[in-house]
Amino acid sequence: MKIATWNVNSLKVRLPHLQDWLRQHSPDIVCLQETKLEDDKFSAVDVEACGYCCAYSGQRTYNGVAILSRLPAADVQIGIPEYDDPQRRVIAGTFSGIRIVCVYVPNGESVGSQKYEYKLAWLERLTAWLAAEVLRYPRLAILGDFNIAPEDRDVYDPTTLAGQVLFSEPERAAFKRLIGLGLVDSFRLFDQPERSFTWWDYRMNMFKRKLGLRIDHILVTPALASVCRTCIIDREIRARERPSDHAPVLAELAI
DNA sequence: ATGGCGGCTCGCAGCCGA
Repeated sequence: MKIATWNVNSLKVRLPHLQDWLRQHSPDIVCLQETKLEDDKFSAVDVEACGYCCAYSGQRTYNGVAILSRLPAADVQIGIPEYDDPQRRVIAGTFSGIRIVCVYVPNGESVGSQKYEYKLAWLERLTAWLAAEVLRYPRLAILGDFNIAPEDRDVYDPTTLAGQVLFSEPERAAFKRLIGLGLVDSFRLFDQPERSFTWWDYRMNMFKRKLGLRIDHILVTPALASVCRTCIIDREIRARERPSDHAPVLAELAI
């Protein structure tokens, strides 16, 4: 089973890229973020034409998440239970007995801003909810744009970026608490090239200069980690014309 | 020190992303 996550930064604009990518990789599950589409505008027909079912929770302009899958989802959950968040950032479903949680963590704007406080509060709610979910679903994967680079090797320059949003201590501590639930960063199960990133700023030619951050992740429970065979970042689609600023992350489970 | 790109909007400039 191949599972993937990709922040498409507008599904409307990126639909051709997505269709190509689905045909190229034939993943079983794809978690999308920043679809930026209200539910009645979701391109369900185009996705179904590629052979995928979809579950989605969107809004216009900002945010929006979706799960595409070969088989239909069971027990779809939208949002974090008992957390009244108007922003569409979470969708979950069960596929062949595997619980898939798709997240778009708030970006946090800058350290100390209101959006930063919202990000930290949001992460606390996510972690509290997932603490129960990992017990309920031994085979669970959480995929998405976490907007956090966990370690020095996940950023192009840990000195310059120290204390900055996406890499600040409180954000990294929040990520560690999430990992502390017993989750495994599937990317680090394997040897990886140095300077492996998933996001590059559109500005300043950051992609061509290979200056990015690894902020999109696939975290899995130990039961799934033990059957995880590969985890890679697909930079190829980021190099195309009119790309998303994020690259997809793809993991293969021997299931 | 600032903004730099790209996507969005009852657009034509300003917000937001990360």
